[in-house]
Amino acid sequence: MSDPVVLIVDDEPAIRRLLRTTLTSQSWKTVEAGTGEAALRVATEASPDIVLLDLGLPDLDGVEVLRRLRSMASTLPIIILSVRDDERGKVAALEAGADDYVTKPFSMAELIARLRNALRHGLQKEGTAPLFVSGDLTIDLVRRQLFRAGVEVKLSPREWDIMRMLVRYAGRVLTHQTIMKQLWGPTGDVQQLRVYIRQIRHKIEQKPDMPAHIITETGVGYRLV
Amino acid sequence: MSDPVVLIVDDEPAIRRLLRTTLTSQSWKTVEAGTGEAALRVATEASPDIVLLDLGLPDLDGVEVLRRLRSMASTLPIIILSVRDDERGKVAALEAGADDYVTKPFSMAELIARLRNALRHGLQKEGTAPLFVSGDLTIDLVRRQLFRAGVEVKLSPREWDIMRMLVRYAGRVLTHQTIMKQLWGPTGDVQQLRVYIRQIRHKIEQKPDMPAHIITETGVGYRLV
DNA sequence: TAATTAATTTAACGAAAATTTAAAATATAA
DNA sequence: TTATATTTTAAATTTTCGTTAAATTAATTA
Repeated sequence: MSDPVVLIVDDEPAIRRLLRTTLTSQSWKTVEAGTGEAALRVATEASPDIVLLDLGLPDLDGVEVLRRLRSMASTLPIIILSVRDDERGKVAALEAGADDYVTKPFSMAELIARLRNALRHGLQKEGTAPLFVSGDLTIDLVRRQLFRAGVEVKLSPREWDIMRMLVRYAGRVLTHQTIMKQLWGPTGDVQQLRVYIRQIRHKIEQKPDMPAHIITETGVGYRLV
Repeated sequence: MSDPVVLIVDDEPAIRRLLRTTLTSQSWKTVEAGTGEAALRVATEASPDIVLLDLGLPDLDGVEVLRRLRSMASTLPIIILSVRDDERGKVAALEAGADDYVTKPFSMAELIARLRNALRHGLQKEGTAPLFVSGDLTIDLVRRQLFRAGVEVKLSPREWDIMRMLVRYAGRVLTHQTIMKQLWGPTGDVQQLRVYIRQIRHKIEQKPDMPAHIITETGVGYRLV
């Protein structure tokens, strides 16, 4: 396996630098974020192997960041950094799905041990899930979950079937005929597909009447971008 | 690491005072409980680093307290205090997961040594806890125990089988098909599963009609969160 | 072994969710 | 423009779920 990537989320540059130096000396790679928003963005872009998350962030509540990270990538190991005696935060963090909790101040040796531990446990759980990511959309075919801006959106079975086909053909056009034959068999009316496309758009598009993800190719079919 | 917090559980105020004085003089912090119920409550609130537990408590059986503490925090070092020659209690305590056993009367020097030892070992063994924790739910697959708000809830064999599958797939959707094939084999009706899900929900959910843990994925299966 | 208790299965029914259908409104291409 | 394709809407239909209670089976105890 290549070197694990650690996402460091902390608003203090000094702490980020300290962590970066320590971790890179252990032949780990690091990506960093100073705010909760940035953390969510970087997490989707860089797909880190583990996250070090400081609870005291300026913009978003740390626990909220944790929750969204967790829902975006449910097996991603997340270790919380926080000041001692923040019992409320600790409980909330563990409930929201943190894998471990390290109180400041901490020794680097201890932190590295925790990282190794979480990484070992986290990685053996699940192989790398084939995630489809586009803009604020994240689709995990293995877990049968779809997230829009980090928030899970529920799809009915038919809606999922269609979405899955679109993801597998992402970028290419899926003809009506192909979809119909696959999901409805010989019987089945294209009109049914149209109704479902509308429903899906209303769930995943910001402006369902100006779809950015599911594009209509008139006379042919649909395309996912 | 900053000063360790020791939870003292003993129904005799005089003994608590003695221990408190001795331990604080060693720059340890203490929290105290005079009953089993209080011990469980304080343990969750103060999250001590180690527990000194007297087996002869007025309300709950000491071993029962030990068991619950252990299931709540599986790596928490617990040292049992008990009168000499209570061999039965000693065996039961060690089987229930005590880390050490000190008989009264004992010298303070001995106790401190035991504390230091347990603390050192406890901290290095770290995180080998196959516990599923979510909200007020704690599930110990190894011990086959489920706790809701610290109180054990008993499940029938079938209920356990289902719960275990859900825990192992926690976060992911378990399809009806998967569960049925695994637990009922080729014969078996999804309706049976539905009845069991209802029973489990009534045991573990606060509002069984608005389940927070076992989520229905209509047309697909169930998901544990 | 019989009696008792616990666990599991089965069946029925109303409620909720998903799917289909049909028709009107809008957009697109020739 | 005219014809065709698509979107939108709402209602009808079907499927799935949760719930309940009784029937059956298994386990325990006297």
